[in-house]
Amino acid sequence: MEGLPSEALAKVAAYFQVLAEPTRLQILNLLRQQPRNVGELAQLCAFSAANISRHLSLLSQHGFVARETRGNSAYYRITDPSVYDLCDVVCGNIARQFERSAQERAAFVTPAAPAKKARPPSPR
Amino acid sequence: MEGLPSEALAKVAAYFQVLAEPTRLQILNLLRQQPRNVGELAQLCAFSAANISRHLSLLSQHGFVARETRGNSAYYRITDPSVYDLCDVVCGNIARQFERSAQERAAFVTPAAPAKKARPPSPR
DNA sequence: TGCGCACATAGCTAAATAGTCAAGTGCGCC
DNA sequence: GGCGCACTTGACTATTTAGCTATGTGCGCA
Repeated sequence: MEGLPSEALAKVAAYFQVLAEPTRLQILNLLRQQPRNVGELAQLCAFSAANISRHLSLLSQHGFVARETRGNSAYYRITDPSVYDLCDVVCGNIARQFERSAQERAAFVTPAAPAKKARPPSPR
Repeated sequence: MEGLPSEALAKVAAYFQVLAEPTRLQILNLLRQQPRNVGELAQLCAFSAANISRHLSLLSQHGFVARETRGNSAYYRITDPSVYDLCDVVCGNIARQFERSAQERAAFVTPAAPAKKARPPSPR
């Protein structure tokens, strides 16, 4: 993705934007196991069906999920499981960041002494 | 990332949010080649230095870049190149979506006849 | 045909944020 | 010390959007 024109950059950003929402990530997580309808997802997410329907619409527009109407309810399923790989990579990166900041903190609190608790409230 | 608690989901979403901005993606792209200072990046992105500084601050907070002050200017460099892999995966996904929608379109315009142009305005 | 359920959409509010300009801060240099 | 440059941060505006409620719309079923 070296020399992308600005439109392409915008598309990539839009893709990330879809994933930049906890509720949508939760929906994707729930759909991982099996297709579900709107009501189910709404209940599991503890949000209104209208809200979930909007999120599903967005996910569908960007090709993350597909809609299939069954009876008089709408079932959604994952179309591209590679999104989970993406999330896994991100989780790994976040974990690494945690490690790094933990190390930095350790360097502050225990320059050489082991097993010393964090500095108490300093009685002044 | 199967059964993440909602806080973890929020962290993942925040991570994606950082990448959900064309300007920040452009900055990351520019830093791919070499570290650069704020003024340079501002000029290359055609935005104010203040704006770029803000973006860099956010990228830094999330561990994407690191700041190094040299002389009286601030140089930023990539800390975790794996972000480029992430972007490459996304580009691949977007490309696949394009292919798919192209195929769908093709199914509409040429059911069986080859090299036929799109239906003319239908003289009625 | 008409009722009721499930989902989608319209309209609204509140919150987040990308951009701007202006003012503050820190460093090199005279 | 004092000037000037580079960067950061404060204050503001405009835009986007996640959530809500209320209102369509389409289907199964009596």
